[in-house]
Amino acid sequence: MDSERRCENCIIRQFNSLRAMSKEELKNVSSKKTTKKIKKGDPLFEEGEKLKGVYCVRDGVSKLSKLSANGKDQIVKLATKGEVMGQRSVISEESANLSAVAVNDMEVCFIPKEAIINTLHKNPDFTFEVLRHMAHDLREADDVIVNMSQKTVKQRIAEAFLYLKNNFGEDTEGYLTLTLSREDIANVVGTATESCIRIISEFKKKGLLKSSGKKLGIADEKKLRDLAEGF
Amino acid sequence: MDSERRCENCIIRQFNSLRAMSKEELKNVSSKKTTKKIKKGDPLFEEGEKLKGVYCVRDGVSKLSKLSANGKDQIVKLATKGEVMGQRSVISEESANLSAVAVNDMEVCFIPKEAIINTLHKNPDFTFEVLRHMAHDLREADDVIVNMSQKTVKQRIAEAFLYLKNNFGEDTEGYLTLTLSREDIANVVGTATESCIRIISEFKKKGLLKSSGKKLGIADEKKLRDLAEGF
DNA sequence: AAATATATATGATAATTATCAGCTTTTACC
DNA sequence: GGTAAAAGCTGATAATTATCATATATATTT
Repeated sequence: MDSERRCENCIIRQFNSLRAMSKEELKNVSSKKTTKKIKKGDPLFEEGEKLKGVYCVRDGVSKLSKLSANGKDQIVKLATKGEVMGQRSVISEESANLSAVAVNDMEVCFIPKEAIINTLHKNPDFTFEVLRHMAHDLREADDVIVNMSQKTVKQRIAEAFLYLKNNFGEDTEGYLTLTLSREDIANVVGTATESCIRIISEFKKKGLLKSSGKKLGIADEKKLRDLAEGF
Repeated sequence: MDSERRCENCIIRQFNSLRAMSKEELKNVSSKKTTKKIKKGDPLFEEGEKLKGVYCVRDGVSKLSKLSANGKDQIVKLATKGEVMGQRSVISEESANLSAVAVNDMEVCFIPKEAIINTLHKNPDFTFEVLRHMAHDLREADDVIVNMSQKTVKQRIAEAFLYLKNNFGEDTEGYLTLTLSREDIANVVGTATESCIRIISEFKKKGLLKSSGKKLGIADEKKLRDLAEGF
């Protein structure tokens, strides 16, 4: 096993709660974890499933979504490099509330729940670190609730693009690194795919967004931000 | 100091994470806490404020809301007996993301953050218990996001009434124990007050809701549930 | 390279929801 | 108990958004 494959030496760990684990604990996690490659479009886990562990993202992006009664998927979160998925279900010992599907090719580490739960009961630093991350997620979720219920679809789409830029970056020509389908954007924003397409076209005409092939980019960040804020 | 005023003997504690504290820790909390009475309509804390501790609700209900850019309040959560408010801000050492206002007369215990943070770093059982609660809150928040973005205003209002019944109960005649103003209901659901009033009137005409004076009650739970689920 | 599927696009229309205005009832306060 | 203020209500209208239909472009498969 090459050294990069051992949790102790994994750089990604620095960005999540695993950095609060002791050397011993990490060695234990490392000995139990398995690395998986997930193809674009394939699921990591499904809503309702009992998770046997958590997934730590090494590379790629996953969408966490929930199927609503009207048959539409609502994307609640996009998880990227360094993020841990499935923690909540493991902690509360409930079945998963969301489905996780790979948005592009992914590499993830699967860590069996025993290795996590054990440490949660013994290492207060680790538990506190997980708690801090969850507190942050909860704050973000509250903000999303407010946006979803108080902003128009246009504002939410503008915000989504700003979010994509801030969280996944852009290339040298100013195009977003993460390319989502119009349908996925619609599912993040909670609107009909047609409405989403229409508004993106409008934004392009107005010079707020730009496109090249299937890539999309932000053309006028200030205007986009103003629109998102309601000016 | 009478015994009921000591955390060790407080029944309410059984419903929140403080039950995982040791006797010593509880005694410490008890010696540092203060009890406050909050009048209906008065704030406990405001969005943006740095909280010096958490509030444990002994009696009454508080609405946790955030002001959106368009000037409307979005109510994100209603906290009742046994719930602890302000934990998130204290844990992540950020200023409060939400404002807390008393919906009716309240009695709360204020626990300075030192007493909490200290225990969080020393007692893994307590930390884990707080974590479990937060995991639960996060799951609920995700569900709210899905409802907000995928359900119609009618469905969300139907859901709000079912929520009020399940969480705050009803009297012997089937009227809701917690009476919210139409404006507050609108702010929970994320709609205009007029729309909310109109739909409540419609629900009364259709026999889904009933009213007596300013009290509201559920008249046909099954139909209301079907409506909320989209049938 | 043709055939098929999938994603993007656009128009027409219907449904939902917000806004504005005016009105009545209830509540709070001097 | 009277008056002001807040809450509740209703109608008319405008704005937003969804839905359905259809067309075109792009990607995938054979």
